[in-house]
Amino acid sequence: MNPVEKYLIVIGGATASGKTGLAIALAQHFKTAIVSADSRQIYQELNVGTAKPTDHELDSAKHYLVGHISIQDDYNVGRFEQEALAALNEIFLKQNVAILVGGTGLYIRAVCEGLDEYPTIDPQIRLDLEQLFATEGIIPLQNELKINDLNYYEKVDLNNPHRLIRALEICRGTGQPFSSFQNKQKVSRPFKPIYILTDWNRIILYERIHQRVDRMMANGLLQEAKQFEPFRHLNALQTVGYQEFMDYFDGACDLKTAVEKVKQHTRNYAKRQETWFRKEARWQRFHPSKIQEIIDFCKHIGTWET
RNA sequence: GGUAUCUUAGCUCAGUCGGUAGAGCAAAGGACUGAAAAUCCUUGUGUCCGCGGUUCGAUUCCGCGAGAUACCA
Repeated sequence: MNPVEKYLIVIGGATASGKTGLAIALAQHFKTAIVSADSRQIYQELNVGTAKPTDHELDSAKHYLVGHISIQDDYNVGRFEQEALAALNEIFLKQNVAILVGGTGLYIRAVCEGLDEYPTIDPQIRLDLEQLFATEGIIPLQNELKINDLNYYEKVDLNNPHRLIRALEICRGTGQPFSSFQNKQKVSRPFKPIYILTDWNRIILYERIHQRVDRMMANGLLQEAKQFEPFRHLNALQTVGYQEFMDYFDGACDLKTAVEKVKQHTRNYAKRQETWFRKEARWQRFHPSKIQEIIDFCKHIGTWET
């Protein structure tokens, strides 16, 4: 007898598009658990500004990878991939279907398709590269990459310091070209993904964003941001909804301007998310209120027993 | 009411010694395999406030009108 097929319902979509509520509704219907794929809701200390699920929502369905990391910890996609797969293994021990929900396209891709494997690199190497970039600019990074990985040099955004530093830390740390680690064998996953995208008209989505930011302010976003002023340089705080208030605390702008900036940057972020999901043809678009349609669609694709 | 200055891209403004114009921001589109709510790339025709005048030619000079700001009454 064949092992029962496992399915992963993947819910993607822009920020403020109703993913959380949809995920909980589906989790309750299928009596299963949720794994979050959100690069900011992983942080324990960040609440209001990341629209983290409320305690009530967290009680409504079992959640994995929400608030399990401190803003002081180092975190990255590789670690997320491992943790998410471990969580899914645990869920699939008892269930035939699980839910992955989040707006971080890269994280979703890591779980469903896997990333190439790279060796662990001494963190000092990245610090050195950041120092080099800070003092001498991007040209030395470009030159070093040209010498060590011409292949990647020819296709990477040469003005993008993050990309160059990542590639160079691999080159320096391993003595081999960054691109030599890429495009290894496709991984196989012990589940089939069902891709659901929360779909909104852009104008309406922007309006929802504005309302949600106003609600965040009413719920104490300013006070939350104030707490993190000493930690403003941490990666976890390079987040829409926090950085904008640092200017306000510095006296560089008034509060109204800071809130407008939060709205604007959230819109920009939503647009980038849409760009990411748009190019992936596999997503089935639904209005998130059409729960029954979505359930029917999942059941049509999957043939599991609940 | 008087005087002065201003009126150019969605916004803030630059500029054309008269040959129909350009930055920043916004916006839109895109890239993105360990920082990803990050990071990076591309895209600017707009009655140059309106109407007349001078001129081969006016957004640019002149006159009138409208609006804005400041000061004086």
